[in-house]
Amino acid sequence: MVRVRFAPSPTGNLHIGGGRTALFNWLYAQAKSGKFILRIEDTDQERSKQEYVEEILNSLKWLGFNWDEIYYQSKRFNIYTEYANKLLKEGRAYKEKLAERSSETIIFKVNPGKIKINDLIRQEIEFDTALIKDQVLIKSDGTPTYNFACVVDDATMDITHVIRGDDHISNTPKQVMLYEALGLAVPKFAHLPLILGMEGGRLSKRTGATAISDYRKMGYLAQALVNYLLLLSWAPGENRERIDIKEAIKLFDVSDVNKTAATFDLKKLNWFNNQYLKNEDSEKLADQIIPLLIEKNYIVKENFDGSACPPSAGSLTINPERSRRIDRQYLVSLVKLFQARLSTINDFSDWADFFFTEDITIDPKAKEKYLSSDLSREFKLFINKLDGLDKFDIDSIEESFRKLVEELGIESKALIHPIRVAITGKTIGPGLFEVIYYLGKDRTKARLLKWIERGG
RNA sequence: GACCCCGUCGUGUAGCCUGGUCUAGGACAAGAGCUUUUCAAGCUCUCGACACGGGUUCAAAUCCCGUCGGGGUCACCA
Repeated sequence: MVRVRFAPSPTGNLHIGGGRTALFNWLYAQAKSGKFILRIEDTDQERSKQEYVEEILNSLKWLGFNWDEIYYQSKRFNIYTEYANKLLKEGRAYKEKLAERSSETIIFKVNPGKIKINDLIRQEIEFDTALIKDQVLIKSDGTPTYNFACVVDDATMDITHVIRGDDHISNTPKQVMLYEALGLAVPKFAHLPLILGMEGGRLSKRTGATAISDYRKMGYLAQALVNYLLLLSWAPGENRERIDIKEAIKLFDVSDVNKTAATFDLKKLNWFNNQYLKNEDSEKLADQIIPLLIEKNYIVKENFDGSACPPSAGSLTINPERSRRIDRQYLVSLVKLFQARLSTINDFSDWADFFFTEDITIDPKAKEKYLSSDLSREFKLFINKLDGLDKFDIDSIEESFRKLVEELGIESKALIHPIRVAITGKTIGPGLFEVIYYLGKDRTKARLLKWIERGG
């Protein structure tokens, strides 16, 4: 049975590169009906932090990569010592005091020779072990070094395929020597190309966000990020780009992964995000958006009796300024209005802010472009039209508007843009008649009147 | 520096293994246009690559060698 593992070290957040490594491991396990094992490499007591463990676990869950087993290296120190002693007994390792006052370390004796590895992605790679110096197995503080713990763990956890970043290629001969000395079965290796930042070199904070959780916070959909990551170094064929994870599982094989390092391109991620956002179920999207609106203080959730309740519960949302109640369905409708226009979920609260607050800010440039001439007469006439409506629905609003411009003998757009700016503060947004409908007659009128009074 | 990996449009890739169908395909980005009620979306079009040099061959993006370029690793960090 295929058993793969993802082995992050909790000395930082789960970053893009780690996320991709986890993805390919998880995907391979799914493709082969194997097991995906998570191993927390927390041997460095100084730098490892519990908060990072939690952050990594949460990011993995968010991405949808659930693990079958989880291990912590910090709980396995006795196992490493046991294996090190075995090597000591067999004369493959020796003890040495490297620093004056420190305790003894256990060091592996490297024999000169050639080590060949057969990488699933890169085929044969040969190393000359004469170039590798003796390796510390157990540090003076009694904890194992990375390469040693890694070998002992992969062997004892019955890992069949080690799929990791290609920055580990040069660790591989060191590890293979250890497997051989210990008489353990060597797993198959697959070294994934690295993900580079836009300026070449490592993906760094300078070149953009690196943590998976940052992308969650910025309003990216997990599916979109996964799809994008998947296409960095792998292609499903037939020029397909958007691919469902279930389908990817059917088509994926590690040996098909590319050898070339890929550059992370935020623009393409944005495109994927927009694609997924467009097709996402509006109700689900609304559920993701609600907490963001609460955070911005645009809405509050409360119980039926009007008392406040946590964001996850409750049934009604209200606008805190006006105590105006709206229901979830209303919010879903707004989401539908903006869905295809969003690049990230977070965009919603910026683009749709005028639905949640009366205190709209009018963009100065928009004002200059569309509201520099006096349109109070036209605005008043439009208000009259709205008042005269039997039915206040999108079609009727549009119909009355078209009639008005015809009567005035002006072009639709000569009035559409000014009205949009006056009631939304923006030059961009959904169709005007939909905006008016969802804003409601009263609020639309109020905003137009406010503009007229202000001395348009 | 040594060792290792990699090298197709700006980016990500298809093609490479099994040379000819490649005047290199499609995607994102960029530019232009259509639509029009702005933006987004959608549709149409344009720009744009086999790193270079040698071989092998009737024929090379594809096979071989070299050069150059990029990246990675050289810890009692993982």
